Amino acid sequence: MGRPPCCDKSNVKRGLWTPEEDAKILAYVSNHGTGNWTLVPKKAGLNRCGKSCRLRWTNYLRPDLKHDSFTPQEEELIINLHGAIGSRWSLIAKRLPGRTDNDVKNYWNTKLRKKLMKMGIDPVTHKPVSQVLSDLGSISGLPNTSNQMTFVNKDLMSNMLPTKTEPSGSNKAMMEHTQEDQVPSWGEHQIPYQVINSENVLSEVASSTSSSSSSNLPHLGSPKSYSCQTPLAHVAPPNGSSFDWSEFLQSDSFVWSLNPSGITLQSEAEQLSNNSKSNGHDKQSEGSGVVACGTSMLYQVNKQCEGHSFVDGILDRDSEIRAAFPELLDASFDY
DNA sequence: AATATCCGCAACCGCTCCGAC
DNA sequence: CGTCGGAGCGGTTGCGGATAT
Repeated sequence: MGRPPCCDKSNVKRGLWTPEEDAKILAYVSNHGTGNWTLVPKKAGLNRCGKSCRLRWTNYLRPDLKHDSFTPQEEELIINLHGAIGSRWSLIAKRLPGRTDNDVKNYWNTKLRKKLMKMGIDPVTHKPVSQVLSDLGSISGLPNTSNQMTFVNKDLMSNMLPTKTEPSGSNKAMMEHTQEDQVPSWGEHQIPYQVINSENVLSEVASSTSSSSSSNLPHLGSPKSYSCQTPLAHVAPPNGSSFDWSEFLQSDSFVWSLNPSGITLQSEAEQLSNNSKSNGHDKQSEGSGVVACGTSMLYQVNKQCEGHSFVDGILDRDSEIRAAFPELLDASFDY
């Protein structure tokens, strides 16, 4: 049989930690280190679950943690990483010394997500809202139209819906646009985006990663996932078959690209290769793990490039889409 | 001044993976 | 082989302070 329960959950204290409890944890860890957390409450004289002690230590008491506000550099890095790998907060936090996954997650949910939405960028896909809407329209031929609603994430939907504080006419129009019987047809102006099967791309990443577990992959089958176009980036393994997310993210060897299918990570070698052959032709999928791009316009947004941030790249692209298809993407979205 | 609402953050919940039993 | 705990993770909740009405 298995082990006995670690604690009696009905008899342990829950809720906010007191300074006295914090002091006991700190004293215990300084003397014994972080070993078996189930023993910590008993040895430290705390009426808490070991798991709760571990969380308190890792998220708050660890001496290497920063408790000041996020810097603009950290903010940009979070946005970039979230665009590439989604809500893998622990991986993102590893790129931010002194920050925990909980810190990053809270900062994203309370600040960055809203900031992106105000800028007209869908915080899940990291695409301009206008492009997400065009994607929504371009799949209007799907048999089950009710499924189309799953393509619009809840943030975007809530942003579209008229609210008490933002009863704008455009919001109302956008909401009407999402009604299933009003999904527009783009006709001859179908934006030439090539839909990439995210499951295939990410499966390639997974299959090339011997150490990765399934928990490191996006939950594509979950209700909040997108069933066709990926909410995540289309990721190309930088160096062939051997690839590890953690090592990759902790290196500075990747370059961000924004293309009309989303955000792409490319190795510098691939970027150079693509630049050498970028003569206005589409980039189709070239071998395993290489990301397809269905247009001649490829935006290379180097994260170290001065004066042209990741967000600027998205906004530039949005402006071009609006300029190219004014009748489709004007402010009213009136079909 | 009182109440309602918003917001940020700490903590909890529930899940998965892995290894111990 | 099945059950369970430890550890880690992402999602969600609830509290308390700030702000608006």
